[in-house]
Amino acid sequence: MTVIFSKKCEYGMQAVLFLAAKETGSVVSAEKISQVLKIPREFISKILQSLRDSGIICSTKGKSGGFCLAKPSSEIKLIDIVEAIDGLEMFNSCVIGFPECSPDTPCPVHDSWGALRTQAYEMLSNETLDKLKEKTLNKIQSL
Amino acid sequence: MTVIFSKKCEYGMQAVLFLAAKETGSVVSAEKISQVLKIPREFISKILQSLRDSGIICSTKGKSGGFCLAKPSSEIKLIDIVEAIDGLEMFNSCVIGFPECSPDTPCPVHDSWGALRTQAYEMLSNETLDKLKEKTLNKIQSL
DNA sequence: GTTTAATCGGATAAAATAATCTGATTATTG
DNA sequence: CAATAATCAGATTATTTTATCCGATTAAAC
Repeated sequence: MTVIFSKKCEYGMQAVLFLAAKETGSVVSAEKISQVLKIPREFISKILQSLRDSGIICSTKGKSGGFCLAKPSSEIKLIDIVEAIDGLEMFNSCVIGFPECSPDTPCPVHDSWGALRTQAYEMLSNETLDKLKEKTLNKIQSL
Repeated sequence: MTVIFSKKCEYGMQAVLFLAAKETGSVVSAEKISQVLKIPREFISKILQSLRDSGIICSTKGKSGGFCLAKPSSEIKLIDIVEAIDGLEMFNSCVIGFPECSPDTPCPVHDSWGALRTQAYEMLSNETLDKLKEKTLNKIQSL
């Protein structure tokens, strides 16, 4: 199998995009997120807890509690979620698995892959949640 | 964690690149490949067997047996190895894990990611083993 | 023909990732 | 203050991926 991001990371991005598509400051329960995005409830709970620890979202306990963004959606980038969950290692390690792939001892595809990886990083750094709001709403409706 | 290709696929690409860097038709044992590339012996054996089943390499049994390319290195592309081991699914599935991500019901990053993915596919389709021979030899020396 | 060095195939083990369970805590609401 | 609905934390289970073991087979070399 081939994976770009772990399931945790995929789910995390979906959930945060969902929160960003709601009105500012609105609180959503893990149960609701689980239902809308069809993610196992206990699993998304754990992911949301870790994103709270990373300062991307915050949580309130007790009845009518739930999760909401910790900052304006214009200040959260997709790469922040990737970094919080999967880390940025993939943007620095060899795509065909050679050790110490660097300009000094490059793997056979070091340059061509490096260019792509940089583009991917820039794309994820450029995409803030507010820019994606419309598209997120459309996608969620289709689920 | 984040992964592009599975370990199997990474190891498979390394091994086939190694074979392509040898003189045409030279036979290399799994043991030798394991030592040079520092891949667990039994693991790379299995991977080599599956690549033989896919017609990318061939094997000869018995003493002085081993593996060699099944065709000229100019006719083997990196994408062939990816396809044989991990499959091409990643070039067709949603990067943030939404179901049925398509032009009809695109995810929020469908277009921007799609462009990158196409570039990656083209890069892997463009890189034939013969083009990478020099660079492979250099990298192997550094291991 | 016997020894030796290799692949082959099937089963198993170990590690990492994904998912679930359970009981406790917290805060709102009536 | 009691009932309810939520998060929280730690343990456990399930699944997938990675890695290993072992006995059988094959063919070259002596």
